Amino acid sequence: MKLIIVESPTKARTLERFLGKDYQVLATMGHIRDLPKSKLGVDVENNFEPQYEIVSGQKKIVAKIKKAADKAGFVFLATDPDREGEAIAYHVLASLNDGRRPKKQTNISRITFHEITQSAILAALEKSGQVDQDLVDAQTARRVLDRLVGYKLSPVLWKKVRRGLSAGRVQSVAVRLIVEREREINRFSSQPYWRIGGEFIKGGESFGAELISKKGKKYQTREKMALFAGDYTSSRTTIKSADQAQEIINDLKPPFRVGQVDRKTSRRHPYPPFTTSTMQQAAYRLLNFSSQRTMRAAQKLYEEGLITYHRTDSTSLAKEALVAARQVIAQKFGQEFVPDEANFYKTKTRVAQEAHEAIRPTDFNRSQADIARDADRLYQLIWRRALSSQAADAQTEMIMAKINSGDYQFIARGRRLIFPGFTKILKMSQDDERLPDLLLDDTLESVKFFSNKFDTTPPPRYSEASLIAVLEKEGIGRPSTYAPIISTIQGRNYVQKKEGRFVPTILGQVANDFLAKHFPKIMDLPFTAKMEEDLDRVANGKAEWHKIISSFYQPFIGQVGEVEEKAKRVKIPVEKTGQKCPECKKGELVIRTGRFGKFLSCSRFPDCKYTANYVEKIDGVSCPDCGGEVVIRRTKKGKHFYGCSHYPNCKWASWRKPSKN
DNA sequence: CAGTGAGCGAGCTTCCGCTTGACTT
Repeated sequence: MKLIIVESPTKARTLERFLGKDYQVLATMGHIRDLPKSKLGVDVENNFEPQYEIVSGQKKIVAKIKKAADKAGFVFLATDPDREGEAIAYHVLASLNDGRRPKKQTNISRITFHEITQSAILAALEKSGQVDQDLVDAQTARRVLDRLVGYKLSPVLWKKVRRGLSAGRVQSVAVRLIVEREREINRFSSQPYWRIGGEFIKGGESFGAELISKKGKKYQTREKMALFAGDYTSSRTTIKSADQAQEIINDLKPPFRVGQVDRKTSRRHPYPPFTTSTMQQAAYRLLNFSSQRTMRAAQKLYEEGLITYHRTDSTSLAKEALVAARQVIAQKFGQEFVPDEANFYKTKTRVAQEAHEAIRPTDFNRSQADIARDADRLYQLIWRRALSSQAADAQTEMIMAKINSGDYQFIARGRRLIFPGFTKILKMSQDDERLPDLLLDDTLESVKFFSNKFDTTPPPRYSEASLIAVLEKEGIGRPSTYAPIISTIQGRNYVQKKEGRFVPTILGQVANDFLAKHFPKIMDLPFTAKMEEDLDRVANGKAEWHKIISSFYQPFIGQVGEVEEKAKRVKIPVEKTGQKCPECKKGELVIRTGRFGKFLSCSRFPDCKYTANYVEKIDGVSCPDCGGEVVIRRTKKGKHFYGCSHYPNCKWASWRKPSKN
C-alpha cells in the first residue's frame, strides 16, 4: 500500500480512481502549518525564524496523514507543482518528522504533475524526487514578508487612524488603485466635440461615411486618451461647437469622388481558454456574476468532475484535451473549423506559476452541465471558450473607401464575414456591414450631411472584473485570492460598491493617503514585481532568503518606528447628510462610525446628544410583504441581512438581496 | 435575523495564499 498526498479532496478521489487499490490518496485541504494568528510569529532578532504551528482546524487531517503514513510502505508528496505546493509538501514532510525536515528522506518522495490525466500521473510516479528546499525557502520568504508588512503596518493604522484597520501588500494597493481612479474622475472635465457624417448613394444603394480630414489634417473622430484631463496633445483637429460643424457642412460641395479603395482579409485568432482571472471577467461581463459567485459555481462544477481545476493561471491544455477538442469541433461544426495544428497560448502574466491546466470541460462532448442554474450557465461559457480556443481563425474582409470632396475627405468602412471560425462556437460573430461595390473615381451622389455631438468621458470606476484584471497584470494577488481581496477591502469599509462599481469611502481615502505618504515604497505598484524577482532568485539558488528579508526589514522597521513616533493622528472627516438635527434644530445630521457601524448624530455633539440609526436603502426593490423600502441591517454578530423599513410593523427579512418586482 | 453608539483606555484588532465545509431565508 502506498500513500499519496495532494491538496484537493476532489483530486484525491480522481487519483484513487486512476490508480486502483494499491494506493491511498489523502488531501491536505490547503496549508497544514502556518504562522500563529494572534502574534507576529517571526523572530526578527533571530534571523527571521518563522514560528510555524499546525493550523487550527487542520489537526485532524495532520493526524490522519501521520497515521496513514505509518502504515504505508511509501509516501508520495504530490501537492501542486508551484511555490505554495512545494511548501505544503515540506510541511507534510516536517509534520511526519516531529516538525523538522529529516536529514535523509527515505520511503518518501516528491512528485509533480500539471494535468490530472492518467498518463500524466503514471509518468509522474516514475519520476520521483526530493522536496526542493530553494523553492520552499522562496515561499518562506514570501510568507514572512507578507506577515511583517501586514502585522507591522496594521498597528500603525490602529494608532494613527482607527482601531481594527488593516494594511497589506495586496489589499492596500488594491484600495490605492480605487482611490486614485476616483480622483482622476473628479479632476476630469468633460469636453464636447462633434463628428460629421454623410450619406451617399451608388447604384441606388445608400451607405454612410465619416468625415476624417481636411487638406490631410485629421479630425478627432473618436475619443482619445489625449483628451482625458483636457490634455490636447493630439495632433488632430477637434470640432468644438455645433456652429463650427455647420460651417464645415455648408462648405461641402460636389463632386464626391471615390479616391481609394482598400480590401484586405483580416484574420482573428481565437481567445485562450480561461484562467481564473479571465473566467471571472467573462462571467461578470456576460452573466453579471460577482467573482465570489463565479467561484462558487466553478467549485461545484469542479467537485462534480465536469471541469478541471478552477484556480489556475495557465492557458495550456493537456494533450488529451487538445485531441478531444479537435474531434468535437470537427464533429459538431465541420472539419473546416479545425486548424491544421493545435493552437498554443503563451501566458501573458510573467509571474504565472502554471501549476494546473487552463479551465476546461473534462469532457468536450458535454455541452451542458445541467446541475445548478449558475453552474450550468458558467459551464457553457467555459465549454465555449475552451473548445473555441482550438478552432480555426475567423476571417473577415475589411473594405475601406476614401471619398474626396475638394479639401475634404470621408471614409466609408465595410465588413464581410468570409469564415466565422472560432466565433461560431463563441457565438460572437458580428453582422456584415454592407458597402456597394465602390470603384476608383466613381462619382457619388450625396443624400445628406449631419453632425453628432459627443462628450469626452472620464475613465470608468473599477468593477470587480476590471480591478482583478489590473491586479493580475501587475502580478499582485493569486487566482485563489482575487475573490477574497474584493471582499476584504469592502469588509474593512475602505471601498463600497455603487451600481456595481467601486467607490472609495472617506475612511479608505484617509487610510490610503496616510500609507502612501509614509510608506510609498510598499504602496507602489512595482513592489510586488520586485519581490517576485527576489523570490525567483531564492528559488533558483542564487540568493539567500534571510538576506532578502533582512534588507527589506531593516529600513522598513526604522520607518515604522519613525512614523509611530512622529506622525500625527489623522482626523477622519464626518460625512454630512444635509439634514437638520431634529432635536436641537441648530446642528446638521452627520454619519459617524462607531464600534457597531454607521449611525446618525448631531454635528454639535457633545452639546447635542441626538443619535439615530443609519439605514442604507436598496434602490429599485420594495418589501414583498408590505411594499415598504428594503434596508440593509446587521445581526448581533455583524452579519448583513435585508429587512423592511417598516419594522417592527412588518417583519419581512431575508439573507439574500431581493430581486426586482 | 432588528442593541447600541463618539469621549475615558481593559484587551483586542492585523497579513497572503492554499484548500473546503457548515450555518441559514
